[in-house]
Amino acid sequence: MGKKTTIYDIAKRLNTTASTVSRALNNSPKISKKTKDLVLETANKMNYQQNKLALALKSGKSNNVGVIVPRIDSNFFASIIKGIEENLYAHGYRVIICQTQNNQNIEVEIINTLLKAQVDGILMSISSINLDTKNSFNRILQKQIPLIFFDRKANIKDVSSVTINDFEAGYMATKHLINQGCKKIAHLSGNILLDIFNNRFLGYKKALEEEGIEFNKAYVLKIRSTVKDGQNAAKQLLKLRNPPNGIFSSSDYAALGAIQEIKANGIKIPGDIKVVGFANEPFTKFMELSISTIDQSPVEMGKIAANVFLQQSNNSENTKIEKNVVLAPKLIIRKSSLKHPNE
Amino acid sequence: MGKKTTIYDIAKRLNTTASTVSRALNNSPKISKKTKDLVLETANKMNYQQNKLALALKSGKSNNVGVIVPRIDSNFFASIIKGIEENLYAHGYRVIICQTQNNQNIEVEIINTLLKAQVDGILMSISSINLDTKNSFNRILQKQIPLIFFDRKANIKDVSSVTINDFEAGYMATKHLINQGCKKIAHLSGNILLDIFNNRFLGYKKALEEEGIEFNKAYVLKIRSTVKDGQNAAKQLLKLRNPPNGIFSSSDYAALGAIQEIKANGIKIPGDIKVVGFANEPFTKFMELSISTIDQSPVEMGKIAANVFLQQSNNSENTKIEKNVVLAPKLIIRKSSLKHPNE
DNA sequence: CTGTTAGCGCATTCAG
DNA sequence: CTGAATGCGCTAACAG
Repeated sequence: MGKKTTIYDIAKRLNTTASTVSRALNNSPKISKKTKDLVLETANKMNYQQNKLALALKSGKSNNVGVIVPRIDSNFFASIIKGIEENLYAHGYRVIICQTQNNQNIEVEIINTLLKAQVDGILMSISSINLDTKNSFNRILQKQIPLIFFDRKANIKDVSSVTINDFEAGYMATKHLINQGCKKIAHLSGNILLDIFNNRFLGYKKALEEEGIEFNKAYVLKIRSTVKDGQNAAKQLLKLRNPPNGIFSSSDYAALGAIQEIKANGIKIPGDIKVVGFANEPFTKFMELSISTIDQSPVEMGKIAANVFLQQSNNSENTKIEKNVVLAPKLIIRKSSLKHPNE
Repeated sequence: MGKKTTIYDIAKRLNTTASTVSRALNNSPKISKKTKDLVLETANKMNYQQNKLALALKSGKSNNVGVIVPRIDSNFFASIIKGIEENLYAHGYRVIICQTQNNQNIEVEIINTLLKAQVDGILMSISSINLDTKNSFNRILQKQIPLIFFDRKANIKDVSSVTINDFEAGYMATKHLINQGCKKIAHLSGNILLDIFNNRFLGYKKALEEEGIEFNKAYVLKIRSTVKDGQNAAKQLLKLRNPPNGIFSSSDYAALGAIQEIKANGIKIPGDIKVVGFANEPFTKFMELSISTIDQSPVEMGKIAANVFLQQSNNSENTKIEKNVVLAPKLIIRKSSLKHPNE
């Protein structure tokens, strides 16, 4: 009952051998229809289920891929995972999810664990970039295991990635604010060591330049992507002698915090200050004062990342094909940044 | 380079045998410190990493558990998974995530796949309940693999579960609406075949009874948990000769849809109609008109489900300990259901 | 078409 | 304390 039936058990019952059973089960051409049917029937009767572990050990292919994200309980990452999972599931792969909680030690540890588990590939959004993590990446590559970055990438030769054009996104968002009449635009940024935040910042800067608006260092704050940090940032900005009339936040959560703080001070949005967030988290759409934001097509991003992985694993020895897919960001204009017709 | 180093490779280099290497690596007591250190050192030098697949095949323990949910991109399920993942990761388990998309065929197929992958346990929130799925559950139990339900459970002997008291939740929500002055309370329900929805409905009914409010069948609508369905439901309710002045929705998304529709009709919330949702999705808190809801402590639910699994897998043969943890729901009162002081 | 043998990588029993 | 042999469940090469 508790014991699992193996192909040997089936063979014994049929007075034949494991190979024959294996062949029958695997639809081998060199087997008679008669024995095949017989095997299939008794296998079914005995409730046989193939042990994929044995197969994995034999073939060197586990059919598992590891997916590493900072956290899973944000719509952005959950949606990416959804895209990856749905695409790879259809191709016979299972997805092992791991969270780093933005902790680099955990990140390194997770990579080791996945490697030991013999995953066939690793898809990840990096949390940190330093010597330890780079070593881990090299370890993956040495083992010839496909490594694909999505969203938060490290710049490593021969490693493919799927990202959005964050520079463009920052540029679009800022340009939009300018078009809505803002001249004094603040930027809530993140960990500048990560490309995504740096590129958004550079896009922001470029838009200012183009419009001949002088860059003001006091308008750029590096914060975490939380409501709390957004509130504090707004507090700080409002204290300035010359507070901004537009805010481009690299995070929807921070944008929300800023909006709350600003309104608590009796300042009107979008009347006095216009705000654009980032990521198109569901709440930005649902709010009374809906929040303008940048959509990153996370589900599609996940699907593409999965596709890149599939391509690479089929390329056998030729893993050295670096493919960098860059998706176009979409500016979603909502109430928080909209100029009043009379303005 | 691409070839992985095994304990045999290490043994060869050291002119010893795999057993010795294995013992050294596993910190066996019967080995001299000298050889142990030597092995450890060269293992390190050769970049050795244990192949967990071989270990799993040998030991019959994969250290993987399967987690099955309808979908991953809802904060509720993502948070449960977060709780499970964090708890089990610390105990050496990896988590394989699967989505059923509320499709029973996929659900059955996923269970088979996980069984073949030799998972050490399955934690799931069921999507459907019928003969096929029941068969699958039995297959799991026959193999002596711990099965734990969370949130959406099936009533099966010997199977543990972690849920919230949905009856109590429905009761609390409805009672609250009554306390806020509502006498005509509608209920947006879901698939009544699932206990969670049925229990919420029963709690709703009980609260009405207790207050001597007559049950009105026209006030109960069975819909899906989407914004769209919530809008349609509200449309239908508003058309009634005697429309409700309170709505208890079994879904935050449906509650949101209803609120949008009601407001679009110029009807005031909470003035004319008060609304309570379910699940405490992030947006309910962030909205201008924040939505009252029921919190289900999803992260804790996931952690507890993981704990129940751990207990069961340690109980060796004694898997027959059914444990049904029922968490207390928390009513979160926000603006959408609040009586005005003058009311 | 079917049976025999070997090996994937590891831990473990039994000898020594 | 260390070495040799065995098996976890499966497939594939080889032999018949």
